[in-house]
Amino acid sequence: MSITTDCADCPLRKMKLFLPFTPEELEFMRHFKTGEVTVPRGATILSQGERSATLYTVLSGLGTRSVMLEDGRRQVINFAFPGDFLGLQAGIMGEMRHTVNAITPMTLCAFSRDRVWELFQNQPARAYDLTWIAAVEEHFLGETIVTLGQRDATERMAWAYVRIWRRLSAVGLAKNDGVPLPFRQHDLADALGMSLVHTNRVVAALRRAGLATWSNGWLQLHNLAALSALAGIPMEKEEQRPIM
Amino acid sequence: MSITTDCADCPLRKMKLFLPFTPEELEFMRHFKTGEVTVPRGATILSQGERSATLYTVLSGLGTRSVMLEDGRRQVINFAFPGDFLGLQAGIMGEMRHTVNAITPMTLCAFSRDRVWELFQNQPARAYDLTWIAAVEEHFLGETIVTLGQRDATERMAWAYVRIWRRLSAVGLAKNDGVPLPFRQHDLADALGMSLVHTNRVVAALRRAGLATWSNGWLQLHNLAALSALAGIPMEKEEQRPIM
DNA sequence: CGACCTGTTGAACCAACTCAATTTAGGTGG
DNA sequence: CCACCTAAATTGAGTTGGTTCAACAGGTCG
Repeated sequence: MSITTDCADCPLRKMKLFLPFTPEELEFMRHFKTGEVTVPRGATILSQGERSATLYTVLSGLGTRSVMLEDGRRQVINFAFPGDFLGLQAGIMGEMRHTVNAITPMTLCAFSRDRVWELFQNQPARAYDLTWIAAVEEHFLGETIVTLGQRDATERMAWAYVRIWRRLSAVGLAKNDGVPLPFRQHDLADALGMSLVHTNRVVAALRRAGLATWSNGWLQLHNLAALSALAGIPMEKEEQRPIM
Repeated sequence: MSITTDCADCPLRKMKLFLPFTPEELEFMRHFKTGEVTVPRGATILSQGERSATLYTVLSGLGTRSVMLEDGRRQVINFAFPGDFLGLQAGIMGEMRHTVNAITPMTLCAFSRDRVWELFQNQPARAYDLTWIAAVEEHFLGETIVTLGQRDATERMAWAYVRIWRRLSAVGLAKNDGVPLPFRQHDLADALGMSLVHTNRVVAALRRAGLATWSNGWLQLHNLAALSALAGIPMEKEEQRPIM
């Protein structure tokens, strides 16, 4: 908990993906934040069933949110990107319904679950933002359901590429026509409901088609328009959202 | 808008599925509610892309929340049951990302989008509940993703049966070992990401196996334990949630 | 160096899909 | 009250997208 980022200097908050704070909100958040946590690659940040006393906002690093079934099958519900809020379920409903793992080392802003209520009592604008964050999450999960329910393997992969690429670009991680994508093919397979083998073949097919290259933890999209069309993603402008 | 239900007499709120109101909350909601709407079978309640000025809580009737793709494919994201809140996305994010349709005639409590902010300013407990509702929804969408991503057709159908049966039972719609299920097989197919033909075969298989009978708009589960096991649904107690 | 993790490729198989036709159940008009 | 019409449910048959099984290559690390 040594050296922590002062919210005033938060590099994320300044990105245009996120809504700005008012000075009052900034001041409040500086005290609402209880500390900063750094976890290594592979760490479990929140566990299914756990009543975590701490909630987080991702400052840096990437992770997965997943559910394990009894028989060993795993579904990756979503990824955790910088700016994402982790633990709403623990904070509001009591216990987590999925597990959050760090895929890379991650830095997290920590908040106390017990003080969430304080937010609703004293900071209506921040409480509103928390609900907004939940609504945005709900929207993305709905999109994922559409993808798993209606799209074939190639469309799914294109969809995942474009979604990930957009999001990572929006938080400033794009460099020379690419973004870091440190997940294993296995993770994408579990996120898209496909077998590992088939995931590998689709990745290869998109590469051979000249649409996208994903190798050595780096994703390059060579034809964003074609991929977006394939994925059925409209060219909507990137909307702003709140950040905790 | 003629005769509307006074929140004090709301039949839903008294069900043990939902958390009780305090007297103050009750009083507030009586004025927060702007009216009641009845829509016929087939009506569109909220449309994808719409910035609806009205938000709803389902008082009675069943509906679907779905997304249409350009090429005509449709994914049913979720169903709308009595007690569900409709329009959070319009209320918080601006516009709806999916469409809500009435499958049966529905009665809806109406709220004004413009007064949502009032909730956050003056009724922190109710604002908290709204976030809770969003978190619960998020949880269910996550479960759906798990089902679409990992389970085969039979497991999916069993999962849908048990989920629907539990929810409708919890709002008092069960009669003699069954619940009303007025959806078409087509709706279930679009919800589970399966073809209509295959959905039909799975329905028939579950019937022949003596596990569940769904016909004439009525669903009977003959072996809840076996279906739950097949669906991978733990026998967790039905948890309480807030209602708007 | 050996063990392990991740990615890659071939081959056989099957769950679910598409196409197509038929039955059933309501609903309407003469 | 019956003939007709349409929406929904069913069933058969052939096809296929994606799976499973299995083997192997390249890197990394103790």
